[in-house]
Amino acid sequence: MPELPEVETCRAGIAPHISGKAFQRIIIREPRLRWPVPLQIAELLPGLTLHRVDRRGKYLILHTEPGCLLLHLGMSGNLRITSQEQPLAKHDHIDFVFNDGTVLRFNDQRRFGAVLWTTEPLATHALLNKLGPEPLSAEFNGEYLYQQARKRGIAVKTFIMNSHIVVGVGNIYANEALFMAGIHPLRAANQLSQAECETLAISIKTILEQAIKQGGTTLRDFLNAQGKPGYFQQKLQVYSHAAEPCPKCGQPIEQIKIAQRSSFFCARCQLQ
DNA sequence: TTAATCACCTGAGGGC
DNA sequence: TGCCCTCAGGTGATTA
Repeated sequence: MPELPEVETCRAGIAPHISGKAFQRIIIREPRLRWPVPLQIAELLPGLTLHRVDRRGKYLILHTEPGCLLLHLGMSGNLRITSQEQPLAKHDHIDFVFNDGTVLRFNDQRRFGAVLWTTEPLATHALLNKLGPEPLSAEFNGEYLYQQARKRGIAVKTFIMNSHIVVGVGNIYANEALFMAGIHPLRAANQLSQAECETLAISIKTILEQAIKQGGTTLRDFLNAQGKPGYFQQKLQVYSHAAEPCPKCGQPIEQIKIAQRSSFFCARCQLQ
C-alpha cells in the first residue's frame, strides 16, 4: 500500500530508466481506474520526450513539453521497469513504451490508482492545489502543525492523515509517528501543546526518512520499480502488532478503529 | 468551514 | 470444495 516513502522509492527507481527518453507507444488495457484513463494519451504522447519525474505528495508527475502525466498508485498500484518481451501479469493495466524499448508498466490490483493528463499549470490543478506541505520540507515543522491543529477538534491521527494538512502520511506511518511521539491517536488535535506538535513533526519526518532509506514498507502489494519489496515492515513498532508487547514497555499493543482505519497504539506509552 | 460517511475495488482469510 | 462475508485502505464526493 503505497504511502510517501513507497512513492518516492518508486520515483527514484523509475526516473533513471525513462528520463530524457521519448514515448513510442501507450498501451491501455484497462482504462477503468479511480477516474477513467484519458484514452487520448495514446495519440498525444508518442513522440514526446519525458523530461523528468517529480513527486508531489503521493502523486508522480511525468513532465513533457506540452503537459504532464499525473500518476497515483492508490492502494495497490505499482510501476515497474520492464520490456515488451516480459509476459504480462494480472492487473498490468497500462504500458508506457519508450523509443529504446524500455517499458514502464502500471499494475494496480484494486484500481484505486489514477493516470491523468493535464496541460494546465500544476499549481492550479484541482488535485494538487489544496495539498499541504511536503513532510520532509522546512515548511512542515512544529509551529506549522500547531497553527493548523488549533483549528481542528478531530483525532490527531485523522488530522495528520489529511493531505490538506500534510501530504504523504498514510495509515501505517501515522500509527508509527504517533507511537514515536508518545501521543495517543484519539487525542483531539486542538488539545496538543506546541511542544507536542514539535515532537510529532520531528517523528513524522524521522519515520518517513527511515522508511525511504529502507525502500518503503511491504505488507501485501508494494513492490519497487525492480519488482522487489521494501524492508521497512521489519521496523514497524506498532502497526499490525495488535496484542503483541509494546517495544518500549511490554504492555500489549491495542487496536481500535479511528475514522474507519485500523489504529495501533500503546495505552501506557501514548498519553490521551 | 469542519467533520463524518460513502463509494470505489480485488483478493485473502475465515466460517459454515 | 464452494459459497458468502468481512477486512484491508487512499481519497474525492457527498451530506450534515
